[in-house]
Formats: sequence, structure tokens, C-alpha cells
Amino acid sequence: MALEKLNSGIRQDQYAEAALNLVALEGLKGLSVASVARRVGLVPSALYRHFRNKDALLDSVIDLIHGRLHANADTVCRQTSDPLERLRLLLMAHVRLIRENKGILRIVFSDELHNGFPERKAQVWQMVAGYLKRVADIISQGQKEGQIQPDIDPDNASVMFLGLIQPAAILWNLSSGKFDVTRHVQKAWPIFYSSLKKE
Amino acid sequence: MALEKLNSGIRQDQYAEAALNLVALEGLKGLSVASVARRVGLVPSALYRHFRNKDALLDSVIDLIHGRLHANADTVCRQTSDPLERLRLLLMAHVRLIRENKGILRIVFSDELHNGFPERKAQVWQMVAGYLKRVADIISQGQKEGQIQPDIDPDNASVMFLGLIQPAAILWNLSSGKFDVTRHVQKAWPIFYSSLKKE
DNA sequence: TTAATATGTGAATATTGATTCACATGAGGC
DNA sequence: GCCTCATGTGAATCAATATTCACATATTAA
Repeated sequence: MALEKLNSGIRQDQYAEAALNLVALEGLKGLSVASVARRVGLVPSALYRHFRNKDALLDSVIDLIHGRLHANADTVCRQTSDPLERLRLLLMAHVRLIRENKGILRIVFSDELHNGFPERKAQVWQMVAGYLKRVADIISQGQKEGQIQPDIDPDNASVMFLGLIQPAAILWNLSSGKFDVTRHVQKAWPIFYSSLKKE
Repeated sequence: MALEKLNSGIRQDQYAEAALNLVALEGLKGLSVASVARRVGLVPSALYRHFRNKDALLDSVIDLIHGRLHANADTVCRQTSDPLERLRLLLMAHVRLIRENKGILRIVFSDELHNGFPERKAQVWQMVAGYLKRVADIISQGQKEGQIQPDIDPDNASVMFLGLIQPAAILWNLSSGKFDVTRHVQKAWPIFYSSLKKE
């Protein structure tokens, strides 16, 4: 084992990152304290210097994901101010994020992590609801500016927006990569787009 | 414990049913051989008279779900021959099925069950792909009959169809029932409907 | 009625994984 | 350079869980 010692902040990040990657590779069942530690290059018991227990580790993985989701939304909002274009870019960024990290999908939508942990479930729910709220806000903005049909319910549409990606992502995963998410999203977007757009 | 003895066919069904309900109540982590047996009213070791091991039990739970999904599609096809109406009815039937049995969502889309079991993952993929194919066929039919826009890709649209329900179902689950799936689907359907419909 | 067999029981086993703890040691402040 | 403390180690413990097996008993067919 490497006998280097790092301060807790850095190690915590390493552990969270390692855990997320591990879930991508082997699923949640493969996520043991031992496997995470091995991936970081340390011994299982070392983890307890930085996390009270395994649950605390999982919480920090969720924080990691939370950060990435919102970073995506931030970037997109900086790239353009056109609402419909923002949505398109966010869609593509989301696809990229999920493709590059299977673990995200598995962790966010796994009941294993939530069942018996109401606080964590609530935390994830807040995270997803927050993301959807940002999408809904973009849509509202588009309505105010007259590019999007006014009779559409932004909250409803934001969930439909998620519906462009999510089932596709799950199929991609389930089919072990055979199902082409990117292609699906590229074909689905114009259809959704023309439902939103004010002619 | 009840000392009644039942033939293997009946017991197998009882176990599968019990397992599915248990997942709905406590998530996949709560699905132990012991808990399933207790729910059936037997002792853990008794399960091995009917299943080679726990995996065989899980396989039979998947068969159970498979049956229910297709039963839904069959019913709907018997109720009407109008393609767009078939889709609407199937959507509602699907919502009902999922609401009445949280376990389905958890089992079908849980990586826990699939990781390390390529055969089972393939089996579930076949099941979902088969269901989507039926949806795609309804759409093709609608195109042939002239009710649905001909330039829509049925396979693509069938995944979008799934996208009307699936994220909503997951949000419903994640929010512990706060998110209203039925309401979402009722609002999302007309939007999807008008994307498909030939004016 | 009885013999044969399928089904159920309870105890034992083996494995896996989280967690604890006494001890070791590297890094940073003095 | 030395001291102290945070960090890392290795072994031990504890709990959960799947699985096996010898034994018991209900069901069924003859």
C-alpha cells in the first residue's frame, strides 16, 4: 500500500470519486468499503479517518453528482441566453454527463440507497427537483420572451424534457451499450422542440 | 409455521408474488431469502425445494412482470383498434400498473439485479425491447391508416412514449408519493398526442 | 391402508462486509 | 531536528445472509 498521507479534504474527494467510478464499473453491489479503499490505494479501515461510516461516504458521492449537474446548467446558461437553445445544449450536456458516468444514473435512481434513509432520499429528491426547476425556469423565460407557447405548463414540460433522456439512458444501460442514446435524443429533440415552439 | 404442503407450481407463484411485493415495500435490499420465505409463511430453507437458488427466484419474478406488461398490451388492443386511442389507454394502464406495484420499476431498472448476470440483463432487455416494439407497431399501424404523421420514426416515438411515464414514475417514487404521476401523464399526453397526430 | 415421494423444518456452515481498535508512521509547526 | 497529531495499517469482531443437510411429515398413488 502507498504510505503517503494526504489531508482529509483531498482524501474525501478521492474516495467519493473512486466510489462513483466503481459504481459505474460494477454497480452498487460492487460498492463495498473494501473496494473503494482498494481503488484509492488504501486499506478499508483507513476510510473511517475521513467518513463516519459508509453512509457518510454515499452522502458525499451524492454531493459530487449534485455539483456536476448544476455545473452543467451553469455552463449552458453562460453559453447562450436563448431559451430554446439553452434547452438543446442542456440536453446534449446531460447526455454527455450520463454517458461519461454511468454511476450517476445508478446512484440517483437506485432505491437501494434511499430505502431506509429518508433524509438521503429527500436530499436526492431536492437535487432532482432543483434541476427540474432550473429547466422550468428556462421554459418560463422562453414564454415571457415569446419563443415558447404560453399554454404549456413549465413544470410539466421540464419532466417531459427529462423524459427525452432518461428512458433512453436506461435502455442504453440495459442493452449494454447497444441502444444509441445520442441518436435517440437527436431525433427526439426536434419533436419536443416543435411542441414547445410558438409558431 | 403453517405445515400445509402445496405443489411446486403454486408455491413458485407465491414466492414470486411475495418477492415482488416485498421489493415494493422495502426495496431490493430487503429482499432476502429469509424475508421472502417469512412472507409466504415458510422457513428460509423451504424455498430451495422450489428454486435452485435465489437467482432462480429472481428470474421467476421477472417472468411475472413480463406477463403483466404484455397482459396490459393485450387488454388495450382488445379494447379498441384506433391506434392513438390504443396508445392513450396503454399509457394509462401502464401508470396504473406501476402505481399499484412499485416493485416493478425497482426490479426492472435496478442494476443490482443485472450486474454480473449478463443472461438476466439480456432477458430484461428483451422484455423491455419487446414492449417497446409493440408500442412501435401501434404507431406504424397508425401511420399506415393515416392518423399518425408518416415522418415520425416509430422506434424513436416508442421510447418517447416511455418517456412520458418513466421519469414521472421515478419522481413519484423519489418524492415518496408527493409527485403526482397521473396528473403529469394526463398533461403530457395531449402534447405528445399532437406531435404524433396528422392534422 | 400403506409405501413412496415431495414438501417443510431447524440447526449448522460459510462467506461477505462494515466497523473497531491498538499500534505505526509520515507531515507540519516549533 | 523534534514533537505532536492526523493519517494509515492489520487483525479482530459482529452481523447478515445464502445455502446445505439430516430429519419430519403431509400428500398421493397403488
